[in-house]
Amino acid sequence: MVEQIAHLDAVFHALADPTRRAMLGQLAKRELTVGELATPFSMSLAGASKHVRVLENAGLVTRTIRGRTHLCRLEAARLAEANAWLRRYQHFWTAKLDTLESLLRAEDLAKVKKLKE
Amino acid sequence: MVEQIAHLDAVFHALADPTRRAMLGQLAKRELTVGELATPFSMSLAGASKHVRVLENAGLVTRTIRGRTHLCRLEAARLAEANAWLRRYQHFWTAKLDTLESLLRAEDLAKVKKLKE
DNA sequence: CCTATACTTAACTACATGGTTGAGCAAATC
DNA sequence: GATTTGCTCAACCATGTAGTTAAGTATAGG
Repeated sequence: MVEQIAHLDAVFHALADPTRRAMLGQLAKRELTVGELATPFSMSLAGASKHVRVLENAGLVTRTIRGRTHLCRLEAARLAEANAWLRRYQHFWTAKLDTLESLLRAEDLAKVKKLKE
Repeated sequence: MVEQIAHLDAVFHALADPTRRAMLGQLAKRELTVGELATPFSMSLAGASKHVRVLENAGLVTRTIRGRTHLCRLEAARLAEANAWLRRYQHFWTAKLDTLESLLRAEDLAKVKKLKE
């Protein structure tokens, strides 16, 4: 629980770079090697490799070494943590979603509860 | 649209620091002056002031100067942008929320659409 | 076996960040 | 009017970040 605080530091820092966000966008479609992740960017392979490392250290990506290629896969658990943090502020930016929530509560409280846990 | 990319850089970077996240947590309860924001932390006022500045530059906080005090208010629009970005990955970390969505769609698509816009 | 491929690591540069102290300034207060 | 208060700004330091190139390692393929 307390560890999540440190997680959030690393996760938000990893997300603060457009190259890394783009990499995650690619990984959302399919698993990719470090080389494949690097190609879209005008950057050395070593540079891209460092970005992958940051994503990995943040727990956003896991790596499977197969032969000489490193296959990267999106790991969404930490994104969920970040989202959970943001959710605490959700009512600040939209009364509409509050309405949606209350609508849900009104319709079937038990069903929603089951979905949440 | 494209500007939001730069927004995200600043917003995620601002959120990557635990002091700043804590400040936002305080501002979620009530508006606070820079001094009030600074007191919980073992840090000089100038240091805290720099954190406030980062939050302000990211658009997460607005400042109202009244006399010699600077009142800070949480500005959630940019948090919403960050949340919107994370939402694109939501189905990766929970099939349960997907179910919630489809449940909504099944129940009243038109109503939900209205709520979203 | 030799070479090309897919990476990582190390060393380096340039700049940003998080913190400090000290000075400055404008508004409250005495 | 003098002083305290609330804050910013500037200068500085240590560390971190994003990028580079060059070298090293290990696998795949001729």
